[in-house]
Formats: sequence, structure tokens, C-alpha cells
Amino acid sequence: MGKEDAGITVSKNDDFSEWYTQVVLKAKLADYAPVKGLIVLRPDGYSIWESLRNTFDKKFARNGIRNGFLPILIPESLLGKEQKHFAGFNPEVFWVTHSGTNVIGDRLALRPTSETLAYTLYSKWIQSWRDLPLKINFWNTALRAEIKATKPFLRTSEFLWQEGHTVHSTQEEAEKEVMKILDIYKNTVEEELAIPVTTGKKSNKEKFVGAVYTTTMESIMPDGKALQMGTSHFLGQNFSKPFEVKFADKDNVEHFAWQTSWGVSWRLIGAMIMAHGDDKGLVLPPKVAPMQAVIVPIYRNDEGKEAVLPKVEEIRKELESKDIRVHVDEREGLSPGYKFNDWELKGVPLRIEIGPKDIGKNSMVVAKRHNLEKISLSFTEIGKIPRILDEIQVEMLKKAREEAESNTLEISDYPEFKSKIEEGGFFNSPWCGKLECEEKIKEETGAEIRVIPFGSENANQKCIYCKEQSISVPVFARGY
RNA sequence: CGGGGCGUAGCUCAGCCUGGUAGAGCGCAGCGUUCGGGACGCUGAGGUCGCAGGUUCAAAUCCUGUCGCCCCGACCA
Repeated sequence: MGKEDAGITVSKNDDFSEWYTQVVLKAKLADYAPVKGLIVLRPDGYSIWESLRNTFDKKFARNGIRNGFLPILIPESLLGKEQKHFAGFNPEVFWVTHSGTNVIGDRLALRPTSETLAYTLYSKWIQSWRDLPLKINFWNTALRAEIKATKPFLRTSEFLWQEGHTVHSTQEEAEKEVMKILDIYKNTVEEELAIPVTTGKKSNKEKFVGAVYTTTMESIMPDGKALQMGTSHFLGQNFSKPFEVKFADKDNVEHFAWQTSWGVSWRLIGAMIMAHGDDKGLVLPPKVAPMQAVIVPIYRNDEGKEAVLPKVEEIRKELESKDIRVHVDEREGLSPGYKFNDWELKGVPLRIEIGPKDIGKNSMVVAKRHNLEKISLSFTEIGKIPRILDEIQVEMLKKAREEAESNTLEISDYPEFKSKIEEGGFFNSPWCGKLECEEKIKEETGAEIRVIPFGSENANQKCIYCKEQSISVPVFARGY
């Protein structure tokens, strides 16, 4: 490849979709698998997932949630036990129908989600109020056949996620858990990935089919489309009844339990790529970056090399002692310019350049990936690096928040809604609560209710569609 | 599922119409010169032309079938 197409060849503004795919592939986060709709994670991509997983695991543990493991095959008889749930997933289930040449009678589903399997076991494990609450999280993959065009991380037929399943003795406690999880999701996504989210409830139409209600966090992407970042469901007794998840209370009366389920997927990585990337490639938030700083030594000849490398090594060790994930680019035969572009493509937050000039001045050039700013730091100021990384993390969230705000509009006039929806964005528009209006709006504009933000109840306005009294001001948007 | 396009080197593609030695650029390997924003020269490796049949003295090229992938229209994290 020549200079022109060594990096990202399209602009994020001109062809967002192509830009996204190129960043994923060229930054070496993932690659396509031999089977349509499936992707392979490469170490830099998987490392981001591991980082998120570690953060979530710590927060889950603090909340009394432990990890377990569930098998991938679920018999059809189990999957069909909760009818609405089953109907919702049926078109996209992969089925295993043979073992070798033998036909399997009760065919096996590759899990689209594990509620039915988990709760079959839960009903065995739970007998008494003393067994509650039961809170288990599962890191695994789910499989859902995607007929429509797929996109790495955003829509694939198999995706990495976590699914948490909790059981409680009271409705109140279960509902509290739903909110607690949503809160963990929100602060993790904002603090680690630097992506602002809007939390609230899904409409009845958009909720998880098996749930009493679904809480969600939604983000707006730079192309104006909404992306669901995670959901936390209150299941009520919708599953505990068919699966007989029952417990004897202190008064020795048997009750059906109250349940929750919740999940986030590697879609979060896709959101991170879209939210922060630019025309030079990926931009990683320091907290999840596999490498936080890369040192590029520069020298012309052996003498230069001998002068530069010991200093580079010294700096590397100092940074490592401060728990900075640092890498030295020792590749021979590549020009500094090539390396700069290469690391920018891969999104490493800080690039440190050390060459003969710097040795003379006792300083180094530090380039920030997120704003392409270059500063000079003396070798004695190396202690500032961790703080700079923290600042970058904060600046990235701030910038993403400003962008999201500028893409959020208050619109109560339907013609205006229709004319502006083409450009995308989050539209805060009053709604009467009726399904017909929600459906008509979707049909006529492609926009759906992404989230009804907490605290958006409002009876003082008129529904944007039917002009009757509003009950809330949901976020309408076109989605991924 | 309905409509269009494409399968030739690791990647992007030319060659096919009009059958006759399988090509280019980039990438890759070695050597040398380079090195502060995508350096250059030389040498070299790398191919069952998606697969299976057929026509022919001869098939990447023509015919038939088949498989796979990509793009556009109804569901989902």
C-alpha cells in the first residue's frame, strides 16, 4: 500500500460506515471470521474487553454478585417454556439438530440468552428465603442469527457479553437491584470509555419481551444514530412462575420469587470506536488502552542509537514503575514518520519521542492522541505523565458530552420532527403514552422511542403526534 | 427472505469480450543506504485463477451446475 491508503482512506464525516470498518480492521482490533456475521478478536481488541470485564467484576463483587458458567446448548423444550420470550427470539435462533449422523429429538438451541436455562437451575437451588438473594453473573457469548448486514462489534451473529441473573424475595428488592446495576453500567461506561449515556426506561413496545419493564442506557453516536449500550430488566414473576422459582418464606408460606436480568456486550467497544475515533484512526481512552504510552526512539546512526536507547530504557522503566502500560517501538528500518502514523492509527493515548535533539535538551516530545497536541517535557517531569493520562480521560468525556448535547434537540412540532430526523440526533419530544402514536412515528420517520429518561414524566405538554395530553418526554431517534 | 454485484498472490485489482508462457501496485523476506510526520535501491519468495462437471488439441478465459462473499429493502445487544 502506498502512503495514500496505508491508513484510513475515508473521512469520518464523509462515509461513517466505511470509516468505522476500516478503523476496526486496520487498528487490528478484530477481523472477519470465515463464517458470515462472525468476527475474531485480536489481542488489542480483546484487551479492551478484558479491561471492561475487570472493572465490572470488581463492581459486581462489591454488590454481592459472583460469576458462574452456563453451557451453550439449551433444549428447545426449555427455551419454549416462557412463550412470549420464546416468540421474541425464535427467528434468530441457531439450532443444533444432529450429533454426528444421529438426529437429536429435542433439538438444541445455541443460546440466544440464558434466562430459561439459568432459571431451571435456580428453581433447584432455591428452596428457602435463606437462599435469597441469589446473584450470579455469566461472562459468555450469545448467538443470534443476523440476516441483515452485520458490522463488527455492533451487529454480529455471535457476541461476547455478560448476563446477570438475580433472584429476590421481594419486588422492592428486585427493583432496587435493577437500578443498582443500571447505575454500575452508567458510571463504568462514562468513566472507563468516556461515553456519556442517557438512562431511563424502554417503552412497552421496545422492552425485552420477557420483562415487566426494561431500563436502558442509550448513547448518541457521531452520525446521529442511537446505540443501546446496555439494559437491566425487571422480570417480576414472569419467569419464576413457569420455571417454578419458589421459596418458603419465614412464615413457611411458599412464594414465587422476583427476578432481574441484565447485560452489556462488546457493542460497548463499537461505541467507543465511533465516539472517539478520527480520520487518523482509533482514539483510545487511557483507562482501557492496552498501551497507554509508546516511546519512539529516533536516531540517525549507531552513535545516535547509543545515545538515545539508554535514555529510552530509563524512561520506560520509570513509567512502568508508575503502572503506566508502556511500549518501546524498537522496530528497525521504519522511519519515525511511519511509526507516528502507525501508533495514531492504533489510538495509543500518548506517544513519546526521544531523539538526539531531546537528549541534548534533556527533554522529550509528548504527543497526545486525542487532540494531536504536542508538548515538551523535561526528563525530570516524567512524574506528570499519569496526571496527563487522567486529564485526557476527562477531556475525552467532556468532548463526547458536548457533542452529544449539540445533537440533542427539544422538538414538540411534528413537521419539524420529520424534517430534522434525516440529520439524526436525539429528539426530546412529548408523548401521550399510546402505542399507536409510537408506531405511527416509527412508520413515518424511522425514529423510535429509545429511552424514556428518568424524571421526564410530564403532563403539561401535548403529544407530538396526536396532540393529546403528554405523559412523558422520551428520546426519539433512529437506531443501530 | 426479495433485487444487484463479485470470487485470479497476504491486500486492492488487471487479464476473460476475441481460448495458446498467470500479471501490476502495495505488502512480505534478504542486503545496502536512510531515519524529528507514511524514505529509497537492488535481489527474491509467494498462485490447485472459489469448487465440480462439460466443450476443445488446448480453459483464468466459453457453457452448465454449485458454494461462498459483498451491497440495497421487513427483526435484535
